[in-house]
Amino acid sequence: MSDDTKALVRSTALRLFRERGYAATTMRAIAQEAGVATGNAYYHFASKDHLVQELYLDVTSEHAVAARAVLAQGGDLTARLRGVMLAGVDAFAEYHAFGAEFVTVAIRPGSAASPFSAESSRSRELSQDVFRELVEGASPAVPTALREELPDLLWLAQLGVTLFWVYDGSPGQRRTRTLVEGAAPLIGRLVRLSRLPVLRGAADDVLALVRAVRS
Amino acid sequence: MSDDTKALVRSTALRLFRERGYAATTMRAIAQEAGVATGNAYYHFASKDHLVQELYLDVTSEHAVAARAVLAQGGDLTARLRGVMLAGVDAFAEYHAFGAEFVTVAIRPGSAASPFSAESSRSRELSQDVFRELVEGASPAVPTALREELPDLLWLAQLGVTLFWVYDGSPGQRRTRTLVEGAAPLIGRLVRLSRLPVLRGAADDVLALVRAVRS
DNA sequence: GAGAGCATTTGAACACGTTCAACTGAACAG
DNA sequence: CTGTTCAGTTGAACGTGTTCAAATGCTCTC
Repeated sequence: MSDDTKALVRSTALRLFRERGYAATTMRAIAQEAGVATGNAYYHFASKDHLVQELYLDVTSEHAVAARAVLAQGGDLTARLRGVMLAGVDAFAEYHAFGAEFVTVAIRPGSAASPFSAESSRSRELSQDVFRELVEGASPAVPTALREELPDLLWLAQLGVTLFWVYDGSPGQRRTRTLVEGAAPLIGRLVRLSRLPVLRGAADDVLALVRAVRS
Repeated sequence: MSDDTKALVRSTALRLFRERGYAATTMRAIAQEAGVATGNAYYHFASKDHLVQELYLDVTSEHAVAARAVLAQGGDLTARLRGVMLAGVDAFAEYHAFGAEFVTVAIRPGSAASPFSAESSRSRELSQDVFRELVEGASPAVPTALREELPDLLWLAQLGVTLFWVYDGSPGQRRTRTLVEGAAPLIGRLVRLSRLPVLRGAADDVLALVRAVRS
């Protein structure tokens, strides 16, 4: 049946990606391992990138589950941000050897696997929801002025951390963890300070800039 | 002669890149247009990425010249940052149609064209020197505490702006210009505020983080 | 049951980046 | 002049992602 074939190709591809990485997993190998013709894989998935996108969906879901466990414990913005981002580093750790390849695929603007693409809207929204929950459930509460834009900014920050992670050759991605450990309290502090008169103007400018750039 | 052949392949490749973009410029087309065999191009350039790196070197040099003209006019940090970054947007504008492809190539960690690769050290240092000059020549002077790390941070910011630019589909890259126009005074203001007691701690944390993450 | 229409499947074919064994020709040694 | 060496050059060959005309099967209609 068609649905079975599609699921089979999908799971075979994901297994091979995990075992061999992106480049070493050829479409011919996926098809052969799944016991179908090469062209059949293309009938179900428009390109190799679309199969990678399926992998991202898997990993993102995994991260979302781990992140919600962290968020369930409450805490202030710093603790929650730190926990969610470290959970991300853990969730991605398995793929670090091939991370470079995969991010390369993801960053190509036309790619289905791009975090901004229409095809990856599901995993993007899954991830953005986590950051929205992170901000809304923080205690003490995040200043109302920031509450609307901050989730998306933190989601972007997570993309930045991921990009850093790709280039991080240190054992166990220690440098990325150091970055998160340092950046989380820094962001927490700046958010708190944003209420102060001296910083109020700068904070407003940041928000105005975000909105201007969006439209 | 060998040097002539190399120069011919190089200039042919750059011309075709400018005319057709990355993907549509095949190694066969470069070789044919240059009147040599395909393998000959590979004798002189290890890969297609290495030819792209030559294009980056060209564009970076062009930007460095424009940036120095801006810096020669003096000004404070905000004005200089704004000028240099807008000069960057102008220098890259010609390639925006294909920018996505080229940045894709550049971001691949193993790639010769990566801004962090050994192969692109020349264009990287060329670019980093501009930001060092930007900071050192600013008047009023940048706080000494920041003077060492700021150039590299601004260079990274420029990479971030470039990444944004790639995804910017607005006419004339208006959104990227808006981003620069907004971010430059914001950065200028934060650098000024960094001397204030309230922010002194946060500024120190940023510097400590940068240094911790570096090593 | 026969046939028509459509979803599914096949594998050969295409153009690509890259590799490589073989060839060329100039420079130099004896 | 002959032989040797080797940087420079050639074009066929390899494996890749992707496409496509053709074959196959499934489902509904009459």
